Amino acid sequence: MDPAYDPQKVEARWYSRWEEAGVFRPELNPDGEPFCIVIPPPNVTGSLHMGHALDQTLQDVIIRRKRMQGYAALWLPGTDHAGIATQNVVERELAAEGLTREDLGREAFIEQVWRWKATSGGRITEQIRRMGFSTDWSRERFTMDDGLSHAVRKVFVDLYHEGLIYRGNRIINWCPRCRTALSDIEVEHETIEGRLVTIEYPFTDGDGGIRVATTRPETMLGDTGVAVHPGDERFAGLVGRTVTVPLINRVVPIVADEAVDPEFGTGAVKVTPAHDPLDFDIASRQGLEPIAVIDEVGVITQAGGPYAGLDRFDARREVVADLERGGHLISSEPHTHSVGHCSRCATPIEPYLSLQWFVRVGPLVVPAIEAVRDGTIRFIPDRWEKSYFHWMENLRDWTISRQIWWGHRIPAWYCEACGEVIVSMEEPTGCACGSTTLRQDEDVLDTWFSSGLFPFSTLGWPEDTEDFRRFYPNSVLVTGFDIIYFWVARMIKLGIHLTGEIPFPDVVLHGLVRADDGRKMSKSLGNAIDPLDVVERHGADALRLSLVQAAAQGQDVPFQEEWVDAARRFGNKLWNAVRFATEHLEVGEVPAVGGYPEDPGPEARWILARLAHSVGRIDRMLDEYRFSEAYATAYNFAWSEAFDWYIELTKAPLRDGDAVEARQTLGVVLRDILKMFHPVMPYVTEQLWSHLVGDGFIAAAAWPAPPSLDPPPHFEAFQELVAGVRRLRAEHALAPRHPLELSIVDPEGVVADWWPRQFEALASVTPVIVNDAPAGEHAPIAAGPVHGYVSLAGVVDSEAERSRIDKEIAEARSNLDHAAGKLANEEFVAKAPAAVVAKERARVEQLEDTLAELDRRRAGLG
RNA sequence: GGGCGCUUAGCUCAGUUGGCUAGAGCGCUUCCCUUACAAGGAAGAAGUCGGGGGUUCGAAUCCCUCAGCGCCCACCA
Repeated sequence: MDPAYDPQKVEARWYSRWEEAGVFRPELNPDGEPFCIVIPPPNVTGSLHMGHALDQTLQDVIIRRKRMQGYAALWLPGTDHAGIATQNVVERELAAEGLTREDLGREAFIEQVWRWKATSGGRITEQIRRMGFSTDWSRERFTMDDGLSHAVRKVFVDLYHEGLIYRGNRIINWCPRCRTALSDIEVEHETIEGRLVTIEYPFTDGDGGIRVATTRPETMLGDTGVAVHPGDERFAGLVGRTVTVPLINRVVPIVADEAVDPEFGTGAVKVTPAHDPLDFDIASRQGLEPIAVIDEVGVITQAGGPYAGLDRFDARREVVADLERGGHLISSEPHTHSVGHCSRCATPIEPYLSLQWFVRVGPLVVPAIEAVRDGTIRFIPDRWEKSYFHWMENLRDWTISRQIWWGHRIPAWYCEACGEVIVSMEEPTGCACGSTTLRQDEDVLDTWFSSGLFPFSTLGWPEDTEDFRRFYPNSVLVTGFDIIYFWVARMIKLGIHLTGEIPFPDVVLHGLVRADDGRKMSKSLGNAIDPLDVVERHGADALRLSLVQAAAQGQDVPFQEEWVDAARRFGNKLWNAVRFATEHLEVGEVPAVGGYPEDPGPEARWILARLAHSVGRIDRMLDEYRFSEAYATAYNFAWSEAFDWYIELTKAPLRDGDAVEARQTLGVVLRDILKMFHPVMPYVTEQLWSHLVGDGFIAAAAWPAPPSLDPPPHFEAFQELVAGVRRLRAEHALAPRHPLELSIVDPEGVVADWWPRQFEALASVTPVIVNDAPAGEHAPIAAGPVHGYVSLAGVVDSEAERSRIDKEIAEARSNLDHAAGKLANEEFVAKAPAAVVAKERARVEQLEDTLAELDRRRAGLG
């Protein structure tokens, strides 16, 4: 073995071997209980970012452990076609050649996107491999695959026939740059400093007028009414009269509608049915006609009269200027309000009246809420359930049609002759009216429509496949909280409705990775760190461990490269621990499972008891998805107990040649440490497994199951004595091996009988068992029931020793006061649990003992 | 306008049914190149757990309140 751990060298060699051996396939454990995670599919356009690295590391930790526990574990990988995002990327490439997608035409453009996907789309899957993620590539899926496309089409057709998908003319969110409709959640609201403009619309039949307030004065070009609240006395006599909309001189009625808030602005609202959802509702109740004055690219239409051809924001300025010139502008005041922006390109959204397809969500929502409410599905951490409920309860119908080309084309055909709408799986040959002139809907579906089917469409649904039967419902979903509404909620709604079962019982939600400036890591902010760069510097194992350590349940994860560096050093520590072991053990000597000593002596018993305790804790925590706590436990066990103490304890026996038990124990303990770290650090543990065990893959080995043992009594006393001697040397500036004499009073015979030579090995002292405190100057080292005394004759500056003891006395006294105070409190004794009281009593006893000893020594020093 | 999260060592953060003598990594101080590891070892300094109030035998942990920071949702035109 190399003396130093080289992540790059180690990580180059295992992935293809795992893959070739079929380790990542559930068939590895054919008789195991199924366990399945479906990956949140990254965009084909994308490259791996820190958020993926975190998300997928957590999934790999889960799946690798389950695999080791004998489950038929499947982690199904896939990618998402990401309609708008991907189309934008390819369009940008075309633009560089001076071309638009229209220049190519639909078919050629789509071919171009597929070509692009074939060459660039594989990058993300390569990166997933580099990270060591154990996905089953034989089952890889893409949302535009034949199978998944078939599922999408079937769902559309079925929901249409159930009346849950419909087509309608409504106000939707429109991005004038992407030139497509968007759903409500694809709109990001941003608080903007705008202006609230008050305009007076003169009465048609007399003097004066009615004042309306608006933040979007340009929309007045499309006004077809003015509305007031029916109960608003200020306007009581005005309802039914007409006003003339300035600039375009349209005569429109004043109507009364409940939707108007009398408190806002002037209490009267201009009604622009074609460009505002609220106005659209009012208009449909009041019989007002919509007039579209802004077109699909955000330019004023012919209906906008003299403003036709102007961009919407230029038109706003012109309209206000003209209103002012005409004396119609009453005021213009600063006004902060929130404005929707396209989540893909940040262009301000235009509410736009158009014919779109919608999913009627009402009937889907009810069971989806119920499943979470009754605990069939649980969110971890559960605080997200509340916002899930709130969001679901206020959902509006989902706009699913997109006016782009890259995606699942809507399976609807329109008869040119009679206008009949035909929705079907296969392209219809003709219409019932006899015509064969059919035209397919031009639109494609929202990308999230297909991702919403991912937990089952990837397993072969709607066919009744073996995978679907085995792995649906999935076992757990792991994803970021930012995607609950986009994805999680839709999988739940669609999953329950279409399959009759919940898609997964557990939803584990982690936070966002934040950069060291505390902000969300993102390309656009320029603070993103490429995980692959970090992997190059420190290795995938180190990055993975550092992310797991930092990912406290559901909290955001601050990324700091020092953590990765520390994780890499842990890898080095593991490396060298195994290297030490292999200097004493033969390959083949350490079995892949079991092999624990039958009736271990004290050292072995101690570390095995600690091992069993740690594995138990880790299991409990991982079962509860408390990744960072589980691996803090594993890390501390490995480093602070196994390496710092146990390896040191094996050195004397190994050297002295009576090492049967030490060899055996060292082997199984290190083997189990490798196993517990394998889910997080797959590469280095696999490499070290090959050196230590050399039998099969650790990736396919059984999860640790050490026997539960009682720890030997008073091991802590031994540790304290060793530490005490070391401290004494340090504080008196003595060399680490400066000879000292340690006398031990050990009435129960629990320490010194076991480890005389270990004191020599770990503390460089030779202990002498005595019955009473020795005479002469010595330093007391109290350790519970055992007392140690280090002779100070001629070696120690008694002044320094006095101050050391004074310090210890002060500390002991303060602790004693605190504990004694508790016990003096009758209510504490009466009400606290017996175990807590007993613990406190023992503590007081020990402290009194210690203090008496310290006092005696202090007096002895003069 | 609603809802949520955060505030703990110099820095970044852990700390699930209240029992903590409050932890980790990095940084800092002292000593040590001891044949697994100097990417290391040993020892150490360092915190009124944001402020105030309350519940309790006992609060970093539960309740109220104030302050600062951050996030999500929302058709007040």
